[in-house]
Amino acid sequence: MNRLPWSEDDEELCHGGSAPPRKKLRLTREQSRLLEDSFRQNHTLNPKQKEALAKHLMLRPRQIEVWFQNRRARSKLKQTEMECEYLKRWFGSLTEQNHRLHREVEELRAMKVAPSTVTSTSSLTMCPRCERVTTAASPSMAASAKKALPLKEREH
DNA sequence: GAGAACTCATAAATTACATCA
DNA sequence: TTTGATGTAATTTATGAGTTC
Repeated sequence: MNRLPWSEDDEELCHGGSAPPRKKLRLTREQSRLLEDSFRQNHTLNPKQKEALAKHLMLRPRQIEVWFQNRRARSKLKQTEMECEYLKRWFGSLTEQNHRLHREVEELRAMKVAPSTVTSTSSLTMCPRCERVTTAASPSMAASAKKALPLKEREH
């Protein structure tokens, strides 16, 4: 299978001399697959599990431990990247929404300046919860705002 | 009970090697 | 063949929790 060319005992023998060059093991596909399976079940191992896995994969327990440490780090990094992407998209949609609202404010101001063009009251609706008056002409905005917010913040 | 000293486990940061385009 | 980029195994360092005295 796939073991380091020297054992821990070898390293002890080397004391006094120069340390052996750090050799890097490449895990086989099968070893990686089993480690991934194990990681999916549990992100940490107890000593017994570690020992068993090491025996099964013909690796040292320390190598299993290191693999799990690195795997947790990779997993966390990926999670952070995903969250970052999500926040970027959210920020983008909020910016877009903000622009639309600014435009609408400008339109409403323009209407105020020219009262003859004011929307008839029948086209205005009032939100029963926040008691704000909105035009019925902009339901899409409400929908897009809803889309942009995460679930727990959609509560109006 | 409070706290210093120690051990152990884990995360985070870094290094170094293998592989590939 | 060389080289730079990339992935990742391995090492080092920092930190927190638990235990003992």
